Amino acid sequence: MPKSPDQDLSRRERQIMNVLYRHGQAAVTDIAAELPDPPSDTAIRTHMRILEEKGQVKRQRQGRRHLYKPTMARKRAARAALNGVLATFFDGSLGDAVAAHLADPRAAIDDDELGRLRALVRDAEKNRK
Amino acid sequence: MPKSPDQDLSRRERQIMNVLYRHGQAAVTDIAAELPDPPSDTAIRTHMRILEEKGQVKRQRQGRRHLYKPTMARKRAARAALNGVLATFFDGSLGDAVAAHLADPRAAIDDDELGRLRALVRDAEKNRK
DNA sequence: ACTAAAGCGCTAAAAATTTAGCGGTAAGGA
DNA sequence: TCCTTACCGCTAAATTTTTAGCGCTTTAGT
Repeated sequence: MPKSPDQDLSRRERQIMNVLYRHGQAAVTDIAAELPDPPSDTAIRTHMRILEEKGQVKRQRQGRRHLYKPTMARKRAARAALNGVLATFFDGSLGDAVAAHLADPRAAIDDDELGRLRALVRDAEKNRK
Repeated sequence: MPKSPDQDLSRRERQIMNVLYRHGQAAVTDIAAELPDPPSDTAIRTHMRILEEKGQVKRQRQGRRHLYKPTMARKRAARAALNGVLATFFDGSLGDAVAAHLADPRAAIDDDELGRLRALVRDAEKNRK
């Protein structure tokens, strides 16, 4: 069980990885467009090289440019990130997190989403027995 | 609506804030015990001073030492953190996140937790109508 | 009252992060 | 073909982060 690689990334590196996880993959220009206070493309390229050395991203030529994508599968990174937030802010409890989210008016949960949650819980209970 | 202050923190600073959110409050020694590759207490004190200048923490004397706690309420920080993870890894969908968590064998959801989830969904549906 | 131990802030050095300049290469249009 | 444009990596400078040394203050025990 590998530790959360989160700890090994600097602030900018994490920002970049988040862009990659949101988009699946991206070129340097795309990344620049998503970063807060975006630095020069050249600067980002340096980060990409380092992230590649760290084994965090892999690159692929597409035409005359390079597309980058995370090495770790999104699902796995997602579970790690979620577990981290749960541990830090919700005492490890999914229920606490769901409660907080449902109670947040800005979350704007619609009926479909709610129905889906109910189905998820039902199925989980079924599999339990 | 203030931006996620997350972006303004360095790696160590975030590690420290996470300890404070997990514990509610902590002294320098407590923090050191929780950090990966802990530096000297002195080094941590420097971080605390900077975090205080940034308005991230407030301090309070207790006996002969200082206790630090986050300025932003845990609930609010929690919502921001959760929303961030949802946006980056779950397309903003709470359902996706819950599904992933329930499907993770390592999550070890027990019957109580599941029952609680069901109650949460039911109440949310009730309030909806 | 005296001493030892624990905790503190100031200060500055060391290390890592972050940034961009420069020159080169390949592609596409005139 | 020639020129312009878009991208790239190498390299090194600027800035931020991270760390700890040092001397002072307070507390608690003897």
